[in-house]
Amino acid sequence: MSTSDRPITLKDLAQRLKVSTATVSNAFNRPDQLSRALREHILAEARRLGYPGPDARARSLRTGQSRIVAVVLAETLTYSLNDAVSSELLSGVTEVLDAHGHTLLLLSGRQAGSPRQADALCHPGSASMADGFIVYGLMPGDRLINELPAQRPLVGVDFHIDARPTVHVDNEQACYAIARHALTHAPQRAAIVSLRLTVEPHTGRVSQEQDYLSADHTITRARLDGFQRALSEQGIAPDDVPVWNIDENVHAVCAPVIAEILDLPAEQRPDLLLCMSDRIALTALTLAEQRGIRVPQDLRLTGFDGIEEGQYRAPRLTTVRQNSIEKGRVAARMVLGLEPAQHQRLSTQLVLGDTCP
Amino acid sequence: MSTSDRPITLKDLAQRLKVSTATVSNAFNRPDQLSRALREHILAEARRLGYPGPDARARSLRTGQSRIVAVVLAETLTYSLNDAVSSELLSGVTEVLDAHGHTLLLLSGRQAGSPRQADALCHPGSASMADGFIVYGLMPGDRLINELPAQRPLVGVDFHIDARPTVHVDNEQACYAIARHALTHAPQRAAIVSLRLTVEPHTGRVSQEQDYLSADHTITRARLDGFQRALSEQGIAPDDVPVWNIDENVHAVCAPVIAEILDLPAEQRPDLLLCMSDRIALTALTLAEQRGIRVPQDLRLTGFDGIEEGQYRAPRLTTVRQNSIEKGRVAARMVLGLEPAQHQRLSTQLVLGDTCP
DNA sequence: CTGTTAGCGCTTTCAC
DNA sequence: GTGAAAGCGCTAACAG
Repeated sequence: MSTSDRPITLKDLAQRLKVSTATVSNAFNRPDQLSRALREHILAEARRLGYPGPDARARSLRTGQSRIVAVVLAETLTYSLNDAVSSELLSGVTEVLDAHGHTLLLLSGRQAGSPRQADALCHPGSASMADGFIVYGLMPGDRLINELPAQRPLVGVDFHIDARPTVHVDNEQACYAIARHALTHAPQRAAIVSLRLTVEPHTGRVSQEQDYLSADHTITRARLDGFQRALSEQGIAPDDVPVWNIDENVHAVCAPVIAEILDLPAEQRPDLLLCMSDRIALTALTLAEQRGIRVPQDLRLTGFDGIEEGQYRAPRLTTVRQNSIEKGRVAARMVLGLEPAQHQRLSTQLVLGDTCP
Repeated sequence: MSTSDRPITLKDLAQRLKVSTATVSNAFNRPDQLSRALREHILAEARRLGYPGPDARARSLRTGQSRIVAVVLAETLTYSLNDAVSSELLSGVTEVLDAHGHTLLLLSGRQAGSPRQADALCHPGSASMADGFIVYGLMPGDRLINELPAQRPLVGVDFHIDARPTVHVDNEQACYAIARHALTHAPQRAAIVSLRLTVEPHTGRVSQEQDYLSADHTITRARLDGFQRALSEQGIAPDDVPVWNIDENVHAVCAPVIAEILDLPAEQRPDLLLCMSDRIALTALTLAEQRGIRVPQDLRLTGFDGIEEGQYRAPRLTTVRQNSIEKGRVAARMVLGLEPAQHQRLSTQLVLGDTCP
């Protein structure tokens, strides 16, 4: 019961206990610097008086460490929190942070409702709170990264940044592998359903004139290259394989595009869909079922990501499993300095489900 | 190009520009306190010299505000990030925080792998960073809440806390309503599949002897009460309706329990399953399909939550839609002081899908 | 409109 | 093992 409702400080506590502030501080931070008995006495009194321990704000100013790591997401937080892949990444990050006494701050390069390109942090202020940064899926060359304190560790995930360590999978190779598998049984008409491939936002069929993002920096372009390499190898000219683009990896955006594809006249409708995400493939699967199109007999489907939802339903998705949890773990360990900060490429596995046996 | 790689400070900047620190500070924080020209000059020079703006740690110590709001989750972060309902809540929270220049810090009352009850914050240290707290789904009477700075705003979601505002839905009423709907077509054998209902962790069929959590504090118990009220009203003795309990709302935990139920001899197998979550109901739906049990002809199913995944597949889930995004918004607005901090009860909607028409 | 100054609460040398 | 004192970088009075 303090007479004022001002929060109790370490100094207050020291005065009441007739010890110096250094001793109280040591009681909390450096047990070896004082007698066991005194330490326990101080901790007990602190609890009794309702002192919650050293204030994180003051401590972080003094020590220069906040024990906070920020994950900067290219997408809106709303999207990222509801997307299985981003969620897995965050799970991996938090697992490592938790284990090392750090906590997670979520930042977004993109406000809900603002244009697609993320070119500035929404709230640069609180960013300087963090001890380090994990940047997930940004467009290259963004100002965003420059707004972050340059001295602190930063790890990129799923995109390329110069002069900073990144964590990747080999998207080109993985897509080559799954397309190669799919093409062992030659399709009548293949099609590609891509994720955010064009420079200008665009959802629907892509024409030859549209500019694609460059393969060096974006995973979707690398995936397309993998698909097309496999197609060429099987003697199918990539230009003969139509590409549809989907700008946001959510059911509501996927469904109309998929519907457009499935509702093509029978002689134009693809019998193989190479999809750049499981979300897209699952949407295709659901819509195909609703139309009585049999999978895989009438339509074969491949996904990408290996999310749970695609594996515990029937038919199971044929897809590429990328371990996003592990990506998060690796990125977090690099940021915390627990492993050398260098480019890392994680492996993927081909998952042979029922949608493209 | 500073000669040292020590981060540049506001004071450094002021010295180089031959103005006082106050002026630089004002340039960033109080545009009206200096001439437009001077302000722009300062900002331009700051950018040129690589000064990223006032340090958040120092600023937060000085002002007492970090512009960070913490969400404290009862479950592990891994679970919460992958669960549709928690994700929606977080979406609602971030939407409001973003719009008001705040950021989100994620805390968990529970470490991965530690026992079920959350009784202490995993990292109390960084908690005191936050300006306010949203606590989601904790067990009552927990020490956890007492470890948070008492002076700062705190809002509870989906559970009851004394002397603090909370955001709720009326679980009892909602479950009464959906069960009542389900029972208009009298079942041969109803069963309830519950979520974390027992005091002791337990997954599987619940016997009469096991202790349930109290209805005052936990939503699962309130949901059970709602189901049972409807059953009684239809002349079915609640004790005749078996209850299975599931301790974690994920497919891997649900599946074996559901399999056990569906694999009962035909004359014992329920033809109505009242499930406490959509995750449970969706698992039941998938497993039923795999066994050739027709839904709703052979088995009717109801869920709870109204997650997307249950609505864009066929058959669509019959469920109760609770707007978790809105819960998050309301909680965030209360924490920020944008609306009066008081108990709020949000409405739910009965969603009549195909699994229990 | 601009500059001076006193801390915010804490950690950490450094003497004792 | 313990205490006195110097700031960490910034903001908000206040005086000019």
